[in-house]
Formats: sequence, structure tokens, C-alpha cells
Amino acid sequence: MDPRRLLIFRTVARAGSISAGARELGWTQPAVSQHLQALEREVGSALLVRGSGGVTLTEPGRALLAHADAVASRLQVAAAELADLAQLRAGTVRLAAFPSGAAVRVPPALERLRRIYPGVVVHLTEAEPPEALDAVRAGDVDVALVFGYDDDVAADTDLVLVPAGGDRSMLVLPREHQLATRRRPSLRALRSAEWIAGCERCRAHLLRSCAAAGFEPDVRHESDDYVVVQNLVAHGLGVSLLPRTALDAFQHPEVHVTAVEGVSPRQLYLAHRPGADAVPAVAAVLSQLVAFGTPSAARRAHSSGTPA
Amino acid sequence: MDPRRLLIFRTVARAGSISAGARELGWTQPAVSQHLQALEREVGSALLVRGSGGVTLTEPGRALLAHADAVASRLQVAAAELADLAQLRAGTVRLAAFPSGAAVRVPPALERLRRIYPGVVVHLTEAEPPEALDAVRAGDVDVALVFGYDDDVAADTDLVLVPAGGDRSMLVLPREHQLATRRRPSLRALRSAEWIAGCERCRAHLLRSCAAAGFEPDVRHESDDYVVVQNLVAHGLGVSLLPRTALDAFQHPEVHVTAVEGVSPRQLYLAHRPGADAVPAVAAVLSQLVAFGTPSAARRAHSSGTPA
DNA sequence: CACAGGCCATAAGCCAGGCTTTGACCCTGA
DNA sequence: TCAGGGTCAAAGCCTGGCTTATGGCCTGTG
Repeated sequence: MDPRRLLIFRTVARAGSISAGARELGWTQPAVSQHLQALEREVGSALLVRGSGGVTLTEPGRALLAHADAVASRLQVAAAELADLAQLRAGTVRLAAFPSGAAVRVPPALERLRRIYPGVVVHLTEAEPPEALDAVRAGDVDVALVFGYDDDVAADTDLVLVPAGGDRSMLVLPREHQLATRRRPSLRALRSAEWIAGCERCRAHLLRSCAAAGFEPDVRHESDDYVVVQNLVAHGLGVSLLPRTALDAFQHPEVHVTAVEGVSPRQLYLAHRPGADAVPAVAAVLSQLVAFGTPSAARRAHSSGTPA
Repeated sequence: MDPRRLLIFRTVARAGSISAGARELGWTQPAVSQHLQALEREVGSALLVRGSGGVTLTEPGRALLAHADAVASRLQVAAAELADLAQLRAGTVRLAAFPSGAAVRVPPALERLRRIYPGVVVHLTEAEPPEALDAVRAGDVDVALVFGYDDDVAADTDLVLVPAGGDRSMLVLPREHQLATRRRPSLRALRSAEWIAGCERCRAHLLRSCAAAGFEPDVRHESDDYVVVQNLVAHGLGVSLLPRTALDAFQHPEVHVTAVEGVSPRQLYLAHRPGADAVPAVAAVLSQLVAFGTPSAARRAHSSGTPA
């Protein structure tokens, strides 16, 4: 049964005549008449009795009208719900982010998003980039905030990656380290230092950078927790590289942070499945996160306090 | 929102890919793809994410699928109910009939109808022809079994009248009336008798017939109840004309019934609104009542007893 | 590594469903 | 009797929407 004809029938039944129904539909009377004939043929019974002055329902017509009303009302509810989703009065987005990103980049973006679109809710999950990307691929998460070194993420993926700013790797030294007074030491100056490495990919980046500087670092400790790393440094147990973002989230008072020569910054990306950004709520989350993509913007938002 | 596209979307969502959905619909893949794009444009959001190996629903897609399922199931229910009505597994018909017709013509027709189509229920109401026709016009009744004399009903009406047999007017005499031995007396032979008239229109018919025979009858009593009339006759209080059908319903043992010259038969009709016979249940009732339209057929059915 | 086979989108072309136009009829009310 | 409402039927045209053809992308396999 063609649902369009069902709705045409409903319009006519409620309008009281084929002509009135046609006017309501913006069509001519014969067009509607033909549809009704087709519907009656299809259904195998007269649905309405044509009399002068309009039309009266038969028993099958009355039965069908009830169903038509139900269908029409459901269509209306569907349209309303979809309009809410399209116009960002509703919707939920599942977001994954690595820890320091979740601490520094995400909150101001979500705050602003909530102010503009109070109906959109975002579920934030903390996950390291590899797991976050897998979750996006599996459809468990809509958007992932990830980072990569030297394009190791950007290459060869079925996901869309939109750049969300760079994240400089900073040298973290004990406060009284001999290099703490140098404005911008070179990596090579630390060739004989004891090192504390981060996560697996951060460690790989450290090794690459040191290799480029001509030495292999003496890695004594490993932790992907930037608080742990800084405490180790503060106690003089080694030096480390930490991204700017992690230091924005937390900086130990007893460590010295400085830029360093010869270390490429890590790159932040927002990952989503191709086409997923055509969902308005997802697009809104992406755009807010990109707007806070530069560290300076993130700091600016952070220091500005809570807006009205 | 075009409901056809909603159903197409549902098929695709359940099939898991656009191609599979297209196969299910018997269409080519681009046709379905175009519909989905149109739907997404209309709705203002992506509904599904196209990936290799199929398609995944977005949040708006999941919301819409629920509504689409509801619409589809309601359509299915509607189709099933309409099919029942069309194939006479269900349906109710409101029937009006004048008293003797209701007594003699209707029961065998309904018995047969119930045997063939047990799901079809008929509501019988007793009503004299004028009221019955009004009820049909008003839509309170679907079919009316009526009678008319000399085409007084057939002329000038907006209803369809299908002839349902004639109904001879018989002369009803007291058993020992002097004319009771005559095989086919003429009306004129009763010019000085005392008369008992029936309903308004029967009385008019009596007056017309007598006028044609050259006299005005001496009407002493009036009743449209054929039992009352026959009791009056049996007690010698007058003579009367009664239709064959009424006498089939009840014949007083103390009266004599004979054909009479110069009186036209009354005509039975089934009345319905034009087009109403395109409702299968109505058509079935009509055809059963027409099948028992001739008095002989009615008597035959009556004497045959209850079939298995 | 190439290639087949699944998925998808786009572009172009063409057919027919379905709309409009036109004309006729019927009924009602002025 | 005519104007105005309702209906159906026939014919013609237009465009929505289908098909065909092509190409891109990803996966799995020889």
C-alpha cells in the first residue's frame, strides 16, 4: 500500500471532499481523484462514497482513516525529532580524548558548546590515541581527539583527521639542573642525561629525536602519566620531554620547563568517520574543538574564567 | 517528509548496505542512493555513514529507524485489515427492511451469507420504506429493502435501486365470503364491500386501483400490521389487499386468499447510495438478497429447512 | 602486488507515472 | 434558469526518478 496515497486519502477524508483535499494539497482535483481510484483499486474496496456536496466514508474507509491518522502522526513526530537533531536542540555526541587533551582542550569547548546549544549533550571518554581511533572505527565513539608525531597517525587511515593545532614538546628539567639557565638548549646537550620516557609512541618519538641528534638516550623510567613524570624529574631522577598541553594541565612547582632545539612538535587531530561530520551535533563538537585547537586559544579561554 | 523515502531508508538500514537494500526493493543501487541523499537533505542531517562493507546508522538515523519501523508496522496492519474487509473475512453491513420483507426475504439470505462468509456481520433494522430510504441517504444504513407501487419509489431519487422481485397484491376475504369460491374475482365485484387499508402508501394504491375500477372503497379500518388486518378480516369486519410476502410471513387460518383482477403488484427494491456497492460486504449482502428476490425462491429456501 | 569483488557516488539519458488541462455531467440553491 | 459546488473521463505533456555506465575506495586472495 503506497503510503503517500494513504496520506492523500486522509487529507480528503478530513477535508470532506476531493476538491477541498486537492486545494489543501496544492493540486488539482483530478490528480487527487486518480490517486483515490488507484488506492481503492489496490485495496479492493470503495473507501468513500461520492455524493453531491462532498464525500462520505465507507466502513473500509473509516478503518483506513484510523490507520492513516496513526501513520501521519508518527511521521509528524519523526519530523519534529529530526528537526530537533538537525537544529541542535537535541543530540548526543560521544567524544574520546587523550588525558591531557581531555583536561585542557575539551572543557572550554564543551562549556562554550553548552552555552550555545544547551540541548546537545557530549559524552567524554578518556582514551589514548590508538584505542580512541579503534573506538571511532568501531562506531563506539563519534569523535576522537588524538595526537601524533611526525604524521605517524595521518598516514594510511580510513578516518578523517582534521588538524587541531600543534603541541610543542618541552624539555622538563629539575629546577637546579645545569641547563636550567640556558634559554634554548639543544637536545644534544642532554646526550648523557638520564631520561624518563612517556607512552610507547612518545618514547619512540624521543628515540627518533635523539637519534637525529646523534645519540641514544639512557632511559631509566617510563610512565605515560605526566604527573608521575614530573615528580620523578622534580626528585632529580631524570629529565623528560612533555607536551605543552600536559604542562598546561599540571606543572610541578619544582621542575623547570624550557623549549628545546631539535624536537618536532606533536600534532593534534580530531578524528571521525568520513561523513560523520554531516551530523549537525558532530559538526558542532568538531568546530568547537577546532576553535580551541591552538594552545594559545585554549589558555585564553582558560584564563578568562567562567562567562555569563 | 516523504514516507516512501522513510520506508526505503528502513529497508536499507535493516539490510545493512545500500546495495542490499536495493536488491530487496528490486531496484538498482543508484536509485536507492539518490533517495537516501534526498532524505538526508530534507532532514538536514546524515542518517548513515557509508563505509566499505556497508552502512552504519548515525544518531539521527537510529532515531528515524524507530519511527520508520512504527510506520511500516502500522501500514502492514492497515493492509491486513483492509484485505480482510475486501475478501469478506470481516465487515459489517447495516440493513433496513420493511416488516414482512424482514420476516420473509431477509432471514434466508442472511443465513446463506453467514454460511459463505462467517466474518461478515449484518445489522438488521425494521423500517418502512420512506424512513429506510432516509436512513440510507443519511448514511445511517448501507442497504434498504423497500417496496413501491407503480414506480412511485423508482422515480427521482439519488439512490440506486436494484429490483428485487415483484410482490403480488392478494385479496383477503373472510372464509365464508360470497366471493371466496370465485377463482379470480375482479376488483369491481367488491365495490360495495367494507375495506381495511394498510399503510399510507398501500392505502393510496388501494384508492388508485379502485378508482381505476370505477368506485371509491368504503374504508372502515386502517393498520399497517398484516396480523391485525387478517384478524379483522377473519372476524368479518371487512376485506383487504395484502402482498404475497406478508401472507408468506403469516396467514390467518380463518381467511381466504385469492388473486384479484385489476391490481398491480408492488415492486421490491434494494436501495443503496451510488458507489456503496463497491464495498465488498455491501455487494455480498445485495447479491444474497437479490438471489432471494423472487417469492418462489424465497419460499423454496424457506421450505428446504436448515442446511448443513 | 595485482586483481577480483564488494561497497559507494556521480553523470547522463530516457521512460512513464502522474499532474494539468479540458470537457462533461449531476445536484443544489438562488 | 443559471451560477457554483461536486464528481469522473480523456488526452497531453513534463519532470521525477529509474537505469545504465563509469570511477573511486577498501578488502581479501592468488
